[in-house]
Amino acid sequence: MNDTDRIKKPESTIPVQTLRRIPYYHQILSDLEQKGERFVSSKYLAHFFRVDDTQVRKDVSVIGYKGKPKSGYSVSGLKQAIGDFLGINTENTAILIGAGKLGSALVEYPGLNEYGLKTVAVFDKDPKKLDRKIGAFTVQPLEKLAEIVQSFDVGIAIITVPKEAAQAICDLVVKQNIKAIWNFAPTQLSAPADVTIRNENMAVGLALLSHYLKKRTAESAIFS
Amino acid sequence: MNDTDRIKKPESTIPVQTLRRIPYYHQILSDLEQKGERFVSSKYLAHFFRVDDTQVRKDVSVIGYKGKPKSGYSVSGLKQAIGDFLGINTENTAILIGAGKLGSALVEYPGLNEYGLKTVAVFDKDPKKLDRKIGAFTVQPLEKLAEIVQSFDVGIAIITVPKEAAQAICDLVVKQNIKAIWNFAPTQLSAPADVTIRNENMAVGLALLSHYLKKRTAESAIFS
DNA sequence: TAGATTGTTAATCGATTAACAATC
DNA sequence: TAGATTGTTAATCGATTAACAATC
Repeated sequence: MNDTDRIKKPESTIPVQTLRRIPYYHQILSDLEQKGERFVSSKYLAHFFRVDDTQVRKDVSVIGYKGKPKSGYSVSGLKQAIGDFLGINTENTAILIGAGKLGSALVEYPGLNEYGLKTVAVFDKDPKKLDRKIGAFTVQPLEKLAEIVQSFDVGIAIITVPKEAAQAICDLVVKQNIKAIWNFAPTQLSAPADVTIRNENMAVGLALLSHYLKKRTAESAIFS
Repeated sequence: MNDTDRIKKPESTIPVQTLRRIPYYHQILSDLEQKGERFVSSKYLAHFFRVDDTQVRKDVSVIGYKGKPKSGYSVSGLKQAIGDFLGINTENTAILIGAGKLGSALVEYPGLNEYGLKTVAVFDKDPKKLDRKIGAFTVQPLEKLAEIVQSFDVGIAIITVPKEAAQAICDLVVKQNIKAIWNFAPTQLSAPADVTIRNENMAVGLALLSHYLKKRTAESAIFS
């Protein structure tokens, strides 16, 4: 191996398609656990994604978990391993900005604490919404943001403001040194490269569904 | 070409990665249109996805749109072409089942009509929620479902019930001959192969974000 | 033990990028 | 015209499947 080769090699990256599937495995395993299943085969897991079972075994090996020949994977063991891998077994502290309908729904969405998310405060810039109650939270003004981010060591900002306001909120949040943004506003946000943005654009899902509906071909739509 | 070759060939399928990007193009083009931009280059569009501009030109050719050398693509023209391709320029009729927080937020989410979705009714099985108002809709009992699906020729069912109830609702909807399901319950639904299911599982987004946060590597996270 | 299922290397398939001609 | 940008074919890269040995 020469120098050029060494430089090119990145630190064993995880295939992006694998990373997309992993959260779904977790969900399927939760369902199985609830049903009382103890073991699951790669073949069973594969059918949800319409891929070969070999692919599932590759994905599992990326996570660093080992199955048992003949019996398969331990449901609880693999679920735990994926949780560790994704970092959802440890708590992530979040704030939510935008106390509208969607923001309220999210704050009370029960799934989120299951995935290690702990919301610590809700903000809105509209003075009329201040002091209102959203779930267990009192809506706070944006001026309080810096203080709260620091005292709670907030890692994730959830943006549920209208799209016109989203970029300004994003900038504000980045200034507070938050490195993960969960964006529900239907617009593309700009942020420095070290900030991770997850766009949860509902219109995208609808568009894909509409396309499949138009074509009336179901295949591959389940995991798109 | 022999018979075996002919049989293998499918009817010019659209690359799945292209299909994933197309709705985002539409969103970016909307933003540009609002800013008054008339033309856009493949290079500009490419940077959002961190792919080569060649890829964007390939995607556009799949849609069947033509750009102009030197000036690029017409923002409004390409947006229109994508809208036609996705089927969002024509109206899709939907019902929503599950009149909880998330259901209410969705019904009033302004982006949805922009994408051609027309909700015609809201259902819930909880008698306490009946006759309540959700946006412009009165919550109706599930018994009315069949009647309304038929009279409005409903194409899409939006499921926002708790995950325990989701499969039963899915079955009910499939029985009404609805071929597209937009599922917000955090569970994997089973349906015949000709039914398209789009899972909008928020926990998946959170899991991915959590993983990136753990690693503090931002690359590739914007479009994941 | 025999059979089922995992784990891994090699082969194939599909998606992305490189190269370059066409054109406004 | 010269330069920028599209459109398309060929080369590369990455993801999936095939083949098969290991093991419970």
